[in-house]
Amino acid sequence: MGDHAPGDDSENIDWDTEDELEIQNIAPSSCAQLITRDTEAVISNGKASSSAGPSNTKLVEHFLGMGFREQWVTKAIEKNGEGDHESILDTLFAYQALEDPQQGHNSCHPNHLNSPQQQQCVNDDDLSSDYDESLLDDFSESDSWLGSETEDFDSLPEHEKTLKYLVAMGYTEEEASIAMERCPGASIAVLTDFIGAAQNAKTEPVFFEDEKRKNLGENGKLKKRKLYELEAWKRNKQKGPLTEQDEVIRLPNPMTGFGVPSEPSSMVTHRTLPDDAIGPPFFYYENVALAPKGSWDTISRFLYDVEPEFVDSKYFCAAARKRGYVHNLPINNRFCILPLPPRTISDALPLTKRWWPEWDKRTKLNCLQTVIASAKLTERIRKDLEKYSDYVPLDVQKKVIEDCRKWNLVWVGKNKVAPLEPDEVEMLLGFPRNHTRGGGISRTDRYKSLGNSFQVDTVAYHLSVLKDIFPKGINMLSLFSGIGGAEVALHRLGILLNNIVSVEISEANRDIVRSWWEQTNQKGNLVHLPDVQQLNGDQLEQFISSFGGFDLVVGGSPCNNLTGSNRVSRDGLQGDHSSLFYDYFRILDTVKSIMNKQN
DNA sequence: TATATAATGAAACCCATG
DNA sequence: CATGGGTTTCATTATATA
Repeated sequence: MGDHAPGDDSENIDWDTEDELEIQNIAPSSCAQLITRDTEAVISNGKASSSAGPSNTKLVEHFLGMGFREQWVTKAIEKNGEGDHESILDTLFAYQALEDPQQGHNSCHPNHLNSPQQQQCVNDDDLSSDYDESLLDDFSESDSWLGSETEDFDSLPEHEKTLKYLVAMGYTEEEASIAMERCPGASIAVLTDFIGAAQNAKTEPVFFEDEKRKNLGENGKLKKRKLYELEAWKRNKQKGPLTEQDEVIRLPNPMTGFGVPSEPSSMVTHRTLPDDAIGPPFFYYENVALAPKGSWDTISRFLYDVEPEFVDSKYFCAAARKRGYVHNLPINNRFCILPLPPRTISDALPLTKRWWPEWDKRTKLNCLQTVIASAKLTERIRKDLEKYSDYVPLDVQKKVIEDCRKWNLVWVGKNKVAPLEPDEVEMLLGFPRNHTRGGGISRTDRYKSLGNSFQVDTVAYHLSVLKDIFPKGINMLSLFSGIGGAEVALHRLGILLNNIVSVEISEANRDIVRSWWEQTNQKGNLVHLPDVQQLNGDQLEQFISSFGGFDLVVGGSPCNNLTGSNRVSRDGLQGDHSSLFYDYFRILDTVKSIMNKQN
């Protein structure tokens, strides 16, 4: 949920450059190879056992040699176990880019991209064997070059800094210069990927195609084509020697998570959480279920290896909404908020019944999105249908149904279909009528805010177990609050909201929540902050000491770069917006450690 | 400037079939 | 087991309009 709107400043992004870099991001990357080669190919194994011993020092030094601070290294190893180098590196990159934003300033790339890109490249398990070994040696033997030289380093001009950085990482000056020339303004992560890809290009024809395209002048489609070819190539390659790459999270079918009230059959009442995952605080993370492959593996790995619960909200209301939830809540004795919402289109929108043709078999709406169909489309459909008085030919039926499903159209008159009204979307998502209305928000922005929100009944069902645990109310940290789905859910469960820290970038959304807060006569405190990236440990410590800790940390981080609806930048977790997931992790992890210290 | 409008596919999944 | 058809998807961007 949340109007994840670093997007608000994304107009400034140079998409041409970005496109340029897409290919390198996907390409077999240097860091993945470094790690795997150096540790005898510990790939995608989240459960490596940790054993104390001489290897520990070596391991620490290995990561110190990569320029990470010692405290991070120690913590990351502690968190992930010695054996799981991949996860350690994941954690380190997260710490590096998020706890120390300076790192990101080596480039004019959006700085929070640094960690995710590198993280992702570790995820890429394609490891071609013909990698330059010498690079490895240079890398692991290099001293902690960020240590004593830091001051000189900082005073250098930007591109010099980057160059030095790369050389310190073990690349030749020539490699670094070429990469910087080809990828102006790119982050270190991108540049290292580029060099890695260039080295692999000796055996990789697609890369030369890319060169050719650049000279010919290009259009985006061709670029994309190449990107997909490259991915296909990677997939094929993966199938070869690496067969045990099956640790991919699969979506359940039916998508009922640990159980939904309407389908009592598949109800699970018990699970075992990893020790690290157990609260306090409770946490609840949400995102789209149908994310690019590997996204949920990464999310789960960061969130203490908790298995995601995938639930389709069609079991709670009249619209589908396939989402994954990672949380450490109890899962027994859940209950629904009342009254139960209508669960079919005809119950939710009774006025449509009269016009609903019998050949439209839909009983549920598809996912409510952020944009609606054009008037032109509905008008075209009306004209198509008016040609026939009684019987509509099958092919016309098929075409109309296809559009209706794609755009969530409902029947509002003879031969007339229309998109849902904002207040109908509010109702379907479980918000009070007019929740997003007024306060100067435009109609288009209402659709956007609603489309980005939780389905309240679904979330409330999961959070319902908190009612008995916190009879006196709770303190909640709500990240990416959006229009306040979590707040509304808790309130409707009858759980008192004592202290709520709500972080939301969009002022319009903050106004909506503030207004709801006043209208529902809340007695607790509501603190609003704009930006999760600005929320640091000191502030968290203050909040925690002022009201004794958070009981619950909720957040649905941006899905823009994960959802299939995005034709332009479905870049996965390393995307401009979706990488804010790592801030959710960072903040949750900080809260956890502060609260553990107190006990 | 702010808001509304319309055009813009492909990844990843399901499932039946050979 | 592969494969091909069918279905769904918290959106972005350029342009028009007020």
